[in-house]
Amino acid sequence: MPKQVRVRFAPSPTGYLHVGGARTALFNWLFARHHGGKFILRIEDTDFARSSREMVEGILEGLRWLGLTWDEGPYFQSQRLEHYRSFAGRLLEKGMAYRCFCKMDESAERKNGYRDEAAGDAALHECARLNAEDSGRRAAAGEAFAIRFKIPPEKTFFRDHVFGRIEVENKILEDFVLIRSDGIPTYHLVVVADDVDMGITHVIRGADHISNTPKQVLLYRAAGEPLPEFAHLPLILGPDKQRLSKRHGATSVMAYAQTGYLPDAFFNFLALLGWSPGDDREILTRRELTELFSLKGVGKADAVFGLEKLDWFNSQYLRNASAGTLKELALKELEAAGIGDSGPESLDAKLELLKGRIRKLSDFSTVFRAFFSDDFEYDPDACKKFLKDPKLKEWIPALYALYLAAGEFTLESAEAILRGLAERQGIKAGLLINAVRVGLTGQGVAPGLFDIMQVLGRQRTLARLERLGGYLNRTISN
RNA sequence: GUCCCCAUCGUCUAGACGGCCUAGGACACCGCGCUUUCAAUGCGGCAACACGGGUUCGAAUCCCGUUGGGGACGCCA
Repeated sequence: MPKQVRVRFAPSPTGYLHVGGARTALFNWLFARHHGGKFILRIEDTDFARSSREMVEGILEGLRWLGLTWDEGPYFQSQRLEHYRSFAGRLLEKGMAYRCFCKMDESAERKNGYRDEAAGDAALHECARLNAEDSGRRAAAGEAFAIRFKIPPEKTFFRDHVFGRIEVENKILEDFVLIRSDGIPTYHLVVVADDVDMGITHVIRGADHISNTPKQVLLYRAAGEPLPEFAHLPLILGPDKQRLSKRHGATSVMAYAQTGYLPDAFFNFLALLGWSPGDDREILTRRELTELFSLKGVGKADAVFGLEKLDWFNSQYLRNASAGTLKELALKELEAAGIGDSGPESLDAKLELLKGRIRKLSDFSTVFRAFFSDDFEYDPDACKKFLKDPKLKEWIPALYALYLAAGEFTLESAEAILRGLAERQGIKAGLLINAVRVGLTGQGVAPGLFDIMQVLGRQRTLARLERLGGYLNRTISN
């Protein structure tokens, strides 16, 4: 038990950090923090053609956004090529691997052959039969070769913290390539070589790696190394239960950052996707999550990535955000939307008003745009609902005149004036209130009308009332 | 095709030892209350153990099968 926990997140930089990868990283991070261990970041970039520096940056950016700090790394496999070659070299010497002189396309053909022949001996690669002298001679003569691992007979099994015992017949495993003919090592080799080198104690990764695991177990055995513990995480699916992909919308974590989700909310949401603390709690801080996290709470069934609940988490976090952070976030959002010059003097008051109804940061520049900019549209639905009474054409200018003439413009006076007008006209105040709301905010959904007036100020309120009057004149014919 | 895995409300899930489950919570949805709209909030509602066999006094929980879904079968990771 005294052995320190060491886990790693090992993405390949062939794409951005997607939600599945983020969840894997998150669980590793939680596990490491829970046990006071180390969380190591390793970049699996041995596929030179598809890897790029940009993708590495993108992945780091995503991890940082989520607050998944790493203790070691990032290590780059492209810089550790010698380690892998010597690892493979040792297996070659021990006769546990062999040189394969097949051309690449030849092995592709043979591959197809295997499938038709219902496995069996066909899986025995012919290069495995080459004797050591011939093999050595051809290599010395400069003939290109790959190094394949020789799958031993019998069965292989391993214990998984979430799936239990998994066993396979070795004959379904084919002699896989360790080192490509260009000298670059492949996945299975680099993973185990590095996990051994880096002292990884727990391999926590996606369930799509379950079927790779037996091959890796064999590699550990061949190298005479003890097995790490394994925990495979159920996959994250799209709403149609298919593997999550771009078809389902954003899969990149940073896309969520840009849409206005709070990292804490995203973190909390992701933590509960495939894992449960065992009770009914849902809103949990990182600290609580860290304390509660355990592999035992990880479920086996794949989980659907559902946006509604994410939105709910986000609104919860937004609601509880301190005035300071909310302000900072709002400013950033407004700036990104190109809204910046509309009376930030009352920003605090506006945010206080909006706080409880925001679901995403992007709401600042969309549904609540009118609070920060004079450049906004009337929502068609709101117009249909609240601007249909023809008499509004008279009432709104009348209200405008009253506000213009009034000596003061306070919350109380503004309300008293409006209600007075309604009373004299023998109509319900709500009729005016709702219409004015559309005029001031463009929406049928907003905080209390008189609060809005205060926050907008007399000038803007009057200007918008004027604009509303114009709109009514144009749309209501009599 | 072959191998591996999974299966509780539409979604995320609770459900250690089978009885406390006429299956709990949350999101979403639908009512009602509040209200100046919406949101928030309060209350209430709808809604699931995939199916079929066993084992057992008793199964969502154990076993087998079926169906459905997912994953893996690269000189990708």
